[in-house]
Amino acid sequence: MSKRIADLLFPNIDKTPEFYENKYPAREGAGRVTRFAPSPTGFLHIGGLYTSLINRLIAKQSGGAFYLRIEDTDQKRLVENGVVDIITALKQFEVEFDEGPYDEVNEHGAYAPYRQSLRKEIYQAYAKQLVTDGKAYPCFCTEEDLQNIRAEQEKDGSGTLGYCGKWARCRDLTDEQIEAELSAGKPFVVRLRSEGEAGKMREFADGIHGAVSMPENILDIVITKQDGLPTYHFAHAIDDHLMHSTDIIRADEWLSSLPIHVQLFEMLGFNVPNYYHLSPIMKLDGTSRRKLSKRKDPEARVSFYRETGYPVKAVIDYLLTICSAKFEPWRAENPSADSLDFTLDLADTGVSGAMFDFDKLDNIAKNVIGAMTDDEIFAAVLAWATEFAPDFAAFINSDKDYFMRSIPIWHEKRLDIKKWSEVAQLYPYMYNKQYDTSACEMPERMADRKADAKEILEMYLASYDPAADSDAWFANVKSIAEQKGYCIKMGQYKKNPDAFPGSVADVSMFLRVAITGQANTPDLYKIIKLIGDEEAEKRIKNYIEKIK
RNA sequence: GGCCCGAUGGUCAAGAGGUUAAGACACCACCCUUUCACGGUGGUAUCCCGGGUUCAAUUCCCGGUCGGGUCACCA
Repeated sequence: MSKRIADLLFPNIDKTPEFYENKYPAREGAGRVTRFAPSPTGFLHIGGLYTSLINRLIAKQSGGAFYLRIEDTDQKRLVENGVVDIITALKQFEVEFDEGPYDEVNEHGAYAPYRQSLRKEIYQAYAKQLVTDGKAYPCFCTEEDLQNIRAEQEKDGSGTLGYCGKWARCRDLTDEQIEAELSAGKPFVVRLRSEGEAGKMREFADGIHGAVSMPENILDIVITKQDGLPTYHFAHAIDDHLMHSTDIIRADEWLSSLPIHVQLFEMLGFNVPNYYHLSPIMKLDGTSRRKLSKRKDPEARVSFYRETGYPVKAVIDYLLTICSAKFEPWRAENPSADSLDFTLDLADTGVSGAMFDFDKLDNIAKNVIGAMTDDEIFAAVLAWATEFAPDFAAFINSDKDYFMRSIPIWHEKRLDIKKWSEVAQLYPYMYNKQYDTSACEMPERMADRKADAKEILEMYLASYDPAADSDAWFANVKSIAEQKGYCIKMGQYKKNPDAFPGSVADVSMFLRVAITGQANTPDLYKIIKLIGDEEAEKRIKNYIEKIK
């Protein structure tokens, strides 16, 4: 192989690897350099958020750098606005970059460009050098050729599969043959001339799995595709070298290509970075577990959490909880600390792939919301509703004071809400001023006491004192109970329920259902004071009507 | 199928050659209580299977089973 062939293959490439080595010098400082490198193929997956969060954490806690690199070498899969979608989604979850694209065209950072489609000449300069050095060669095999090779290999039964050894037909083409193919205008890919030895095992270091023993790569993998763009493997080696990534933290699915990547780094003369392969987030599907699927599982999309209104902090905390068992105790000791201040040791990361657990997320979310102030909640609910529930937003805006006053009713000393979509849904009697309770049924145990219900509600209306405070109000409820012969001491009632026609709890329940339409609510007195005496009275009257 | 990774309650998991095998979520009971929620107390439930090493194995080793990943000119 020769310089001449290399020139023929890449006639327009005049830069050498040395040029780029000089252009992109090593970074200052000893911090760790990490990156998130997604393909802009649509929405952000929860696993992508997970990975980026961890990368961000590692860079930040070491005083290093974290950058975004767009892997857009597959022209077929590109999606319009794919880059902006990713950046926006990440930003919504507080993942920000030190370097990388801002939007579809602009970017910042000393190692630009950060879009692989813009780095074509860089990859080609290295590919050209590899060809010159005899470490790579052009391959003219068609898809059909490849299929035939595969078919023969399967028949042959030797167990080898793929473009390698004697099957690699273009590996030993002479310069003359190559020139002939080229002048015939045949398209080509460039393949690495693998130096791996068949069957030879080797240990590869992984910061999460430890030493992983795998066979050396013997495949002559494609490094440059027919369209001149690099494959993932090649771009990874070139970019992470030139951008000086120190730690490659990525999804588990890459573990099996580690031999290829290490080989690439070594043949290119690069230092091999530290690798960490993160376990995927799983889903329990019936009795089997599988990876969260974009198509089947709404929770796979990061946008799902915003739409349903989980607080961003809850999602972040949940992801970190999955990531390291040390996070929860840390959070317990530092309840209000920024999640990014957690010091993560990748060695503590689980190796088996956590099942996504909504119960746990909900629990974290409840506590996050519980710790918020009423003002913060007001802002968060309004922001959520404005984007995802315009009717509810209009309601809030129509009477901000009313909504503000309602928050402590369900927030004070309570953990009722896990996500903002539950607010209007859980308390229709507060947030729907035309709410009609008359169709709502009493709990089953009280359903046959219609006469009592009617009478009690009428007694209540007759004795209602708008000026009464909470205690006086409840004293009145008790007195109604007493007049009806209902037990007013719950302890006593529970010991001997058959001795009474009912209890104060039942009286309260008649009122609760008449006023709210529900059997379970926060403090009734507060609700009445929020919706107003008149509204409460109106609902009770309607309810009495219905009882007939 | 080849190669790789993994397996501790329902879920997330700590853990060490000898432990009453942590903790969190969920669940259940009780207390508190006008419902629910909150809070409190207590509870049910786990080391995948078979060999080997050892005085001793859930822990180390080897098999198996099961689950996951990967075998592209996709990333």
